[in-house]
Amino acid sequence: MSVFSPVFFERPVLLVARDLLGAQLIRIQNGVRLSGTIIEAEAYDGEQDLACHARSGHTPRNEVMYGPAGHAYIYFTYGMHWMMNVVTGETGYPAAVLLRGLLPTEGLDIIASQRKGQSDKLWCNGPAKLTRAFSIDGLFNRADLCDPFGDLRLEIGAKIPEDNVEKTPRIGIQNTPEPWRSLPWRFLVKQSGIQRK
DNA sequence: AGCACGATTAACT
DNA sequence: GTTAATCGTGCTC
Repeated sequence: MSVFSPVFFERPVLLVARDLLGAQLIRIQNGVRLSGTIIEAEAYDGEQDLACHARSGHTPRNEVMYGPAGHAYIYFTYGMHWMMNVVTGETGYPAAVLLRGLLPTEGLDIIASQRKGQSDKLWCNGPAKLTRAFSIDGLFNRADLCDPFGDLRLEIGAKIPEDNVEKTPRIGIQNTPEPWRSLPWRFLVKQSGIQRK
């Protein structure tokens, strides 16, 4: 498969989040190719979105969100977890897609070893689980996900028809005020065979 | 300088 | 259902 053009990511974050369903996340780890199909993603849209890390303006942590689309925004939270996002929209406008769920397709033995003791259904069904399974951390912050030779990149995958896309409010933002807390900005592939929780 | 909390997970009652 | 783990970030004093 081939990587996306940056133009794909320069569109509004809601469109990119929906269209990333079915795409492939690729991680080359010690020369081994790991991959998975994106089956869950959330949109975070600008400084006015009070659930978005850009809600308090430009800071050192969220700086990459203001940069060019198609790059990785990876941050550390809860003292132990890494989360991976894809920067979208025009340069200067802070928006990103949080990757929340994958269906692993290549490198299953390596993924299993990095998710020790867990059933295959639980390998990548959470934002911090998939970064652990794919060995993704802050070193990949700012990585160009459109680089066909990058060790972390996105590749075009199956198109998911509209009737197979589920939309719900975003997860883990219970302290965010309305209307943002309830906006249906979480996108999932129905019948992916992966349990949600 | 201090503090509350976080786009979570796994283990435990 | 509840809670510990564990620390960077942003806000208040």
